[in-house]
Amino acid sequence: MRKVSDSTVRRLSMYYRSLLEFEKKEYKIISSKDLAKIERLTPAQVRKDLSFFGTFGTRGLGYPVGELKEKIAKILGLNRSWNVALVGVGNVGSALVSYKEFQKQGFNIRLLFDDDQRKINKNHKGILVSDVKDLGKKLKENKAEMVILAVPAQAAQEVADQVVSAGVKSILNFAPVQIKVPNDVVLRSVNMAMELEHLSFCLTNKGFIIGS
Amino acid sequence: MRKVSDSTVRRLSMYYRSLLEFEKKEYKIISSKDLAKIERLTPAQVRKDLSFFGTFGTRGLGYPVGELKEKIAKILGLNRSWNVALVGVGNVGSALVSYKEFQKQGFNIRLLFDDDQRKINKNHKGILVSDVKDLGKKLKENKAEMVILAVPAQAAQEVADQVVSAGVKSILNFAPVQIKVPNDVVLRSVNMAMELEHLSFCLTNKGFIIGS
DNA sequence: TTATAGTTGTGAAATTGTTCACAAAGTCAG
DNA sequence: CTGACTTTGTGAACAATTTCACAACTATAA
Repeated sequence: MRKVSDSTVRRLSMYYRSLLEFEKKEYKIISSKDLAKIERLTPAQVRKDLSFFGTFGTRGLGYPVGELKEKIAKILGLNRSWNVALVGVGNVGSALVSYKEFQKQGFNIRLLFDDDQRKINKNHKGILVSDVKDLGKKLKENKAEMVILAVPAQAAQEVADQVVSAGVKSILNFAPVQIKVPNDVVLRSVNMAMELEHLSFCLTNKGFIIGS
Repeated sequence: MRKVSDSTVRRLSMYYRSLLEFEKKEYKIISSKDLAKIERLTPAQVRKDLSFFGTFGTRGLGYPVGELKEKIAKILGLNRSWNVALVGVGNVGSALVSYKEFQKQGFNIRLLFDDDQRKINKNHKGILVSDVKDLGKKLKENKAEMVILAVPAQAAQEVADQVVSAGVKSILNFAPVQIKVPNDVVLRSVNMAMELEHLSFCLTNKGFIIGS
């Protein structure tokens, strides 16, 4: 298998979501053209993306909805459940715990951590909040596979280091800082301010930026 | 000015954040090498990104921290405040209202909307929640410039349409669906499940995907 | 003043990602 | 079974982005 670009993986997620919709509507077959239309892509792009992973379609016909959905689920690792821990039960962390999409896709948040004594050892939406002091120990004990960081910027790197020490190989960071992890650890960051800044950039420079 | 890529804008946000840090540490001058190291980029990339917008540095020396920060702020439209409305005061919406980074950068959330009678006309963190029925009217009245969508997936497109009708030209969408807007409206989407899916993809395919 | 070391700004080269175009393979009606 | 039509899978062309490499410029020390 060749190296797959981030964009391809992102689009795979989009296809997966679309396929769930098509399945709900009881479509049996779907063409790259239809799939592309929904996501505002080109049919060629859809076919190219899929072709990285094998041949799933039938020439002259299209792709079988259910089967393709299953194949993509397998590629994305959604045909199983994941043991997720979340550090930082503040506003963002709290929202993520309640985020229904996560459960639906098999991302089970089963461990919560915070450093606030008022939260520790209390239930939060059915899950016990542990002291972040026990982070490493509990991550190992419970075999956490992914950690979501929803801590303040200044704490992010330190917590990340502990997570890495505990042997966890993937981190989703919501703190608005660039954190550093070893090469064998997968890190993705979501920075919501950055997205608003992108909007303000576009509004500010509208009409000014002309196509190359 | 040539067309600027999304990646460049994203990196500009990163530089801005780094420069704030360097300013706090009272650095006066910074080289593309230093800036690159923090963000794990190459110095050439930093220079290329900046060169799209002008020449800010001094050969042999580097970039003046404060001045470059101000220039980037202006490019990103951060040298002013923005009037932001948020639709959907659920878990995610609620977290975003409290998100301190937004205030800091001049993104002021001053209007909240929901369709839940229990929330309407009540205060939420100091802001009155309005009925989403009045969305269009109030967006116009208050000259909202950006709208954050934190509504359920099935409501997202409909709300987006109303936002567009009200003349708002930029939307930040947190609903896990692909929404459609006219060409003159800027749309960015944050899909948190997609980020976890990216992690699960990487874990699932680790070692298997070899560099091209 | 001159040599040395450092750093920017930028065309050109290399790399990566997207779109095109078409052969191959399938459907379906008659 | 044949012929018209549809759609996939993919090498090749094209486009975008990143990296390289170096001239131009600055500071500094002797």
